[in-house]
Amino acid sequence: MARSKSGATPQPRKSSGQSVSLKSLAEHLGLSKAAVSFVINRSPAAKSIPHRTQELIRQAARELNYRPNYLARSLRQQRSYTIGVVVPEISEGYAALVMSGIEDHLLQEGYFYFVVSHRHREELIKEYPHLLQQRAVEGLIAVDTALSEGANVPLVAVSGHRDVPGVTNIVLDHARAAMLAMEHLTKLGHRRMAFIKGQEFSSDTAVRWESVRAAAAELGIEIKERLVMQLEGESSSPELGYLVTRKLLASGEPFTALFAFNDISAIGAIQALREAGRRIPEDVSVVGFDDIQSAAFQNPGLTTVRQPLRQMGVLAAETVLQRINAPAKQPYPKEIIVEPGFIVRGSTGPAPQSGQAD
Amino acid sequence: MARSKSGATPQPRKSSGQSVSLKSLAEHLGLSKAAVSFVINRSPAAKSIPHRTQELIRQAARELNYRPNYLARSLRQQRSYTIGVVVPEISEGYAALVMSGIEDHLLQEGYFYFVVSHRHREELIKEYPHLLQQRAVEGLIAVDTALSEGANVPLVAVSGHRDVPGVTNIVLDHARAAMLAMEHLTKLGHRRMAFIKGQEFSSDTAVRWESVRAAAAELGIEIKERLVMQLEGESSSPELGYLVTRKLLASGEPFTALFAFNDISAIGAIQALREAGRRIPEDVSVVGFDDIQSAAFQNPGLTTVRQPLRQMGVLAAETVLQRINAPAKQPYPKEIIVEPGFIVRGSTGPAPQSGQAD
DNA sequence: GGGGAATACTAAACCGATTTAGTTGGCATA
DNA sequence: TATGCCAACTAAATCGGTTTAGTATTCCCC
Repeated sequence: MARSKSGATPQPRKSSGQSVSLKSLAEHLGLSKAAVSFVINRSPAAKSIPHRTQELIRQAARELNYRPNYLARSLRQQRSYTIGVVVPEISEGYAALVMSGIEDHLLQEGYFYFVVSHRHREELIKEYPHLLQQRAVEGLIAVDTALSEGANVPLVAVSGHRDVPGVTNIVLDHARAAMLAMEHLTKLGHRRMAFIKGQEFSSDTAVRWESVRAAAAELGIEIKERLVMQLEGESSSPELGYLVTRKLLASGEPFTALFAFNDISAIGAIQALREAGRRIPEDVSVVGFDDIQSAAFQNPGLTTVRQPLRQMGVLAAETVLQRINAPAKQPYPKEIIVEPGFIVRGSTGPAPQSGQAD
Repeated sequence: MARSKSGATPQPRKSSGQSVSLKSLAEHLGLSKAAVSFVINRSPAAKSIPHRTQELIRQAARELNYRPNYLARSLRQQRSYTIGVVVPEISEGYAALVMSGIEDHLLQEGYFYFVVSHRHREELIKEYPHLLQQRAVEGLIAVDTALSEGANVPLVAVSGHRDVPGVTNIVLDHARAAMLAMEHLTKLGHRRMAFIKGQEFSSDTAVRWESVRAAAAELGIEIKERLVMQLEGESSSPELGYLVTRKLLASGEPFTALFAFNDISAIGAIQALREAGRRIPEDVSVVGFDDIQSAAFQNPGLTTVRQPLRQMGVLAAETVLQRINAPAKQPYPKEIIVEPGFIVRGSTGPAPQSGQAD
């Protein structure tokens, strides 16, 4: 890294050195701050101000490029028009998609948001909500994060379910998600299925696994303990899925299909399977979970349970704003369930004729 | 989507209904707001206050869980400890990685940040910097975005180069980046290379293409016009690379290597090549650019020019904070150049013996 | 011509901190 | 005894808006 050129400090904007304040605008107009404020904000008090004057005020505001200072406004109104968003890691496909939905809706509604990522560090998970509230956020959205305490502001959790009072949980219909995947594999003739469970810390791990077991039971599929693996480690690279799949292969237990906890681990699993000489999907079918962007980018494309992540983000934003703008004692939804989709791509196919798999 | 349960409104926190203000804390202690403020902020004025009293103040603050209101503080100090970050799209691997670096450094230094994404819409690119400044950000970071105007606050652009006064540009050493890729391919015996240029709107397109041409000239590689394609469309899916590669194949012009504008288009290109029966890397070697997460997740892994995106984010954050905290008339760096890396994975290999290609 | 209402505003309080400019009381020194 | 100085604070201004509570003027109607 090197510096090549350097320049002078930025010059002040066209109009003047400082930006225009309400006071200076009012003085310029020969009116009081109050009158100007009424008109600018179209407050009901402005109705006694003649249209002519209103026009003058608005025009001057436009010409001087007056922009009210949000800090001052927020302080007085006790409204910051700001939301706090807590995610495990920004650069992960999962959180990024949810955030994209959140941002879309919030900005549309005139809100801004702070993002913080905790990378699964307990002390940050505990501290960040406080810091955000100190920054006067009006609501919190936690993505894939199990917050330990409630908050003094409306809190919406996306896949973070824990029964904390004051929280609205946005959760996937896991039973249906598991059923979609298992049915797909079953119809393709698979019976010997391997599974990769999520890490202990992931808020989805337990409920998703329960749903898988229920679906398997209903479909009459037996789950062999030796074909059940669990991700370990905090990173979000396919490496984790790769390692765990190597163990799976080493066990020698035959299987023709693998249902991974998420797309990332499925991608790692595919790598391990290929290295072991298994073709996808001819020898082993692989199903992921989430449908992050990279899932479609795989060769072959990854068959996966689709969480409507972007939509969940929008829903979270909508819900948190609704709760903020609802009368204080109004009841709020404790749970909002969204439906999964199932995206069939090239990583699954008919089960091989028996005798092929291991 | 369905609501299943609902609950009562969140209860106030343990200690009391409202959060503690400086005033109430001072009253509780029988002291003035000023005294308490001095001690809490360890301001120089606190030196005349005896240690005993300081202890009492700090203890009370802890017990009542006093947290100063940032809005009030910011308004008075004219410092918001907030940065604005402008990106094209949050859920893209490129921006996400840069943001991850930005976030890391900013939070470490006690700053928060607002993120806005413009999705290449001109009016948003123009308006968002104003909105952010209205929110009193102390600095701006623009990622892969060519802002049309300067700002009244320090502005750092990551890969957004345009010579606007007041801007520090963080740019890749494109000459070296192109040379790394071209040398790699040349050493593997490739001579007939195809290229995918970036979209017109992308701030990197022009300079990167110039660098490729320069590198080709230096290495004695001839660039055939019919083997040069350009991405079109605003989406950031591999689809764009896929379509353009189909055109490339349709042209009938033989080639053994493809250097794509970025990893996303390289992934799409691989898909198109495979569909046309070309094996990667046996028939065609493919090189991407950026090294986003999905690049490593491909099968085979994508050989690519690595932009140190996370580090560029950290650098951007460092630079913007330095500029904020530097004396006003201090000169600032206009350009900071970072060095690319080159990551060899499975998508490149020796050029096939002549007669194979096409 | 006096009362009431509407019109067109303004003065001042307020939000919750920080910060400047004092004030008070005690002690030492001239 | 007055003078200055230090320690230990406090009162009030300030940041830039919003909002409440008025005020002055005009008009209308009886």
